[in-house]
Amino acid sequence: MAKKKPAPAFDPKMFLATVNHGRTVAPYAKGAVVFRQSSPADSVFYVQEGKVKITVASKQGKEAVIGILGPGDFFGEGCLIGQPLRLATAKAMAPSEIMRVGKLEMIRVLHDEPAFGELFIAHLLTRNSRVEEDLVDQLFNSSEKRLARTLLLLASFGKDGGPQPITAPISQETLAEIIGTTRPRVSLFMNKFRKLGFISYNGHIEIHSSLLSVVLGD
Amino acid sequence: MAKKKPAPAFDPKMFLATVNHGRTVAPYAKGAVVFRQSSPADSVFYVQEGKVKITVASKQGKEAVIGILGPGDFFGEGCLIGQPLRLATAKAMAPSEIMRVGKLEMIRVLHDEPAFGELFIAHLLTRNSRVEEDLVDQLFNSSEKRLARTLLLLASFGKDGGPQPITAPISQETLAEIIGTTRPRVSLFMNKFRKLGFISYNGHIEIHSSLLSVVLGD
DNA sequence: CTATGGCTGTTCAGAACAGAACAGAATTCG
DNA sequence: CGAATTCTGTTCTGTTCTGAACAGCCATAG
Repeated sequence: MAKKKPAPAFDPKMFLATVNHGRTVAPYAKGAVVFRQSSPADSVFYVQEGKVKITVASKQGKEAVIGILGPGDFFGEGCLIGQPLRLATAKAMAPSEIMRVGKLEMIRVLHDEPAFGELFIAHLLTRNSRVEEDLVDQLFNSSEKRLARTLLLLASFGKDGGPQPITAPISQETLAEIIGTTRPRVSLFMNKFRKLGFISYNGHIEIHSSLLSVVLGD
Repeated sequence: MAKKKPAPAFDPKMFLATVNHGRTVAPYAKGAVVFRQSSPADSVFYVQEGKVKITVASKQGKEAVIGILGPGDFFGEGCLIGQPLRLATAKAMAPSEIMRVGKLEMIRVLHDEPAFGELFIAHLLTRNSRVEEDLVDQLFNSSEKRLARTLLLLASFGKDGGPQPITAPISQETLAEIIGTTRPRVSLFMNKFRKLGFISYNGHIEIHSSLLSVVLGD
């Protein structure tokens, strides 16, 4: 399992100093849309503070969450390889500070600043392996296990200090969209986990490490 | 949809000239293993010629194909962000020429050769968006649609010259591992598609563009 | 030639799942 | 405050899917 942030020997201020044309930093309120699926794609974003949810909508109106990003993550990089339109919607899940870098500026910086290029490569590799894990999870596991894994990831399991209470209120609907199932199903498993003592929740969710047994158990 | 190779202004010979220590080029016979899941990960590979299949095995013995790569693709990059072991197995599906670049050498080249870094970034972005598409496909579509989509991709649909006959013999078992279902299910749909005239096969598979209607239809 | 092994077509019971529906708790808002 | 909205718990029906089983169809080797 890849670490989320592989020791980023990187000072955000250096980055900010590097990109001084064609960049803007803006605050986003909770729920604010950064970009919307099918809109023109001409810039890359960088999360300085907050949480961003990346979703894809199907033609049938279903929605899937393909990523939840935090400080230090890039998104919207698809435009760099010529995607003319956004394939997903990006929305702030909490008050956030997000930097926008124009596509051309991004390409220039990648070209002129090798250190930045290396940082970007590290980000892409990390993200790649995370999405691959999601795909494998989807291919192998039942919705019950996927829910357990998702909860553990949201609780930053494996980071310093062990599992943290999940702060941002995440609805069962959102969980369903992440793991690719229906809301009633999430409700069912959440109660099952609670009855078994793996999690507890009244307003905020707390994940116990015993939940691991669900993911690991054959 | 991202183009597979976004106009690679890149001469493989330049690349070969660039990496002259810590690299080896070797031929692989059909079925030969390049690396195996859980073995130490200390190098990156580059497909010069042939086809490579990347698979993940679950604890329960199930297997999933998470990628089929061709000339110009890298694989095994996970080690660059500190993955000590391979998370997947790489196997040649056809006689192939594959270059192996040691991890340290790869890092050095990425550091010293900005042009190579840009190429690598383009590869990662492309692969990223491909895996994300697979994930979305898995989240949204039924196995029937996923099979149709996979067949279209294997036939290089959308490339110059339209759909090509699928040359490498791909068993129903392999198809099942790609789309994440069982072999009987693949058999069922393949016959359905054939009866409807969407595909034809006796030894090699031919995909007709009418198969698109399966993917597009609601 | 026979047999052996890999691939395909088909069936079937049982498990997992989607989707709709409805009621109650909790929150927000005017 | 009361109304409206959102979220949750729960049930039900029908569909999709798995996993195992078995039979036919080539190839290839002995």
